[in-house]
Amino acid sequence: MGAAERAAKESDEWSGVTPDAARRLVSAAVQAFAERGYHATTTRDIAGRAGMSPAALYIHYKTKEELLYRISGTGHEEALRIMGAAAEAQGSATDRLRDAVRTFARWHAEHHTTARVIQYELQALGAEHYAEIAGLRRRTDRLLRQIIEDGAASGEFRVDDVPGTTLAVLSLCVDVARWFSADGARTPDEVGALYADLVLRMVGAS
Amino acid sequence: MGAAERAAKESDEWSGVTPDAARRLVSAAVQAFAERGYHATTTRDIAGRAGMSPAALYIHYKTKEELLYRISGTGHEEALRIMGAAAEAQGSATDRLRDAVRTFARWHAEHHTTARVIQYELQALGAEHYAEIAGLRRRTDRLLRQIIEDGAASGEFRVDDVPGTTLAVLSLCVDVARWFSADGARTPDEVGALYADLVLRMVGAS
DNA sequence: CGCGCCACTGAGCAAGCGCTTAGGCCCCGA
DNA sequence: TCGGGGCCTAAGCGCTTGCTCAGTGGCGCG
Repeated sequence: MGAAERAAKESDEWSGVTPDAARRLVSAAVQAFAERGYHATTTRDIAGRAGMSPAALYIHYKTKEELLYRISGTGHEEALRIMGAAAEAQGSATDRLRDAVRTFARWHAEHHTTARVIQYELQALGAEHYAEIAGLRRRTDRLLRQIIEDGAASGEFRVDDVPGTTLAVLSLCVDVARWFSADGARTPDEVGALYADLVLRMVGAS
Repeated sequence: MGAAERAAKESDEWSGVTPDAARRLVSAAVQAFAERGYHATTTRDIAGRAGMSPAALYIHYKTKEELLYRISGTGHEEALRIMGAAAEAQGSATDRLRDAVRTFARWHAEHHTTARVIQYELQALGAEHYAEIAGLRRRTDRLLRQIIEDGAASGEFRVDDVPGTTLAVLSLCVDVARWFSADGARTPDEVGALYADLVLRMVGAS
């Protein structure tokens, strides 16, 4: 996949953002932040990738940090939505956990560029913005823990340490964003399937 | 643990570095890189933490990047050593895998400050330095994969995808550095024990 | 047609960056 | 006693950074 296609895919992901120039800017920022990290990315670089002068950035966003905040917010809301959909579905704890891990891990592979930014650049956010995002993450964590608790209570799972296992499962899925490469051997679907299988074993589901 | 104690513990970790000023500088750099990230850390900040003027840094290290390179090199060599000790021990694949995961995860918890730097700031290294470190990581990966392959071959483990499972186990252990906090509920020993248990389940060891 | 609006640019500012340089202190061997 | 090298500082250089501002082109509306 070339740079142009990558940019196009990235742009689709942010189709809700208007006007067009603002969307091109978030999309460019996500790519730049993921490649070099927030602090190593310059506003000139972001504007350049979006095909504009550095000054144009400030018509759509107040600061560079606001860009990161918007990206983090949208990304974590999406992650929470995915986890919520699996958690609130009908079915056994085993079914719900399989679905949760499969979709959550797959999302982190498919959108690994965005995921890398929202999971590994959080520290660059301002204090209040960070606190807000931390709230979203806590809600995601609670949803997953509830599934595991349900399975433990019903006897479907054998887990000694529910919070610890929850943490490990979440950590496993999130870290997909760090190592996943679109050029690698695995597709996002395959990662989701593998991880769902591994996690069901971790909780002792038969 | 206060800042002073943290600094003291950090300093012990680098006791092999001489002279004293050079050691204080690596130690200060590790703390600063872990807290803010490589690019957000200034040479003035590092020198300040080590109790010297900014110019003193350049007597002991040619550039700021050399500091990161030294930290990454030492850290990854230590990680490789730990994995090697477990891999080359006598005993069943189950015993070796348990030991490998326990010590590897525990190290990432105990030295989470250093580990965070060496695992999440790699992209800031220059190209040749990065390639050198990548070699160390590949050797660590191979050692772990060999244990899992041995267990699969002997029938101790049931694994469908050896490279995928290896990747997941390594990812799980490494990510400890991201979430572990010394003020948190878990000790490094507890993390090691929990993770060893979870991983043995992942590979289907009875 | 002409007027106001607004996305956008070129030029540039103040601050902070990594790093250098000139010079001083102090210890050690002769 | 004194010269020299190792370790350190104060000052600052050249550059880049995030961000600003006056001005411009073009589009919609009366």
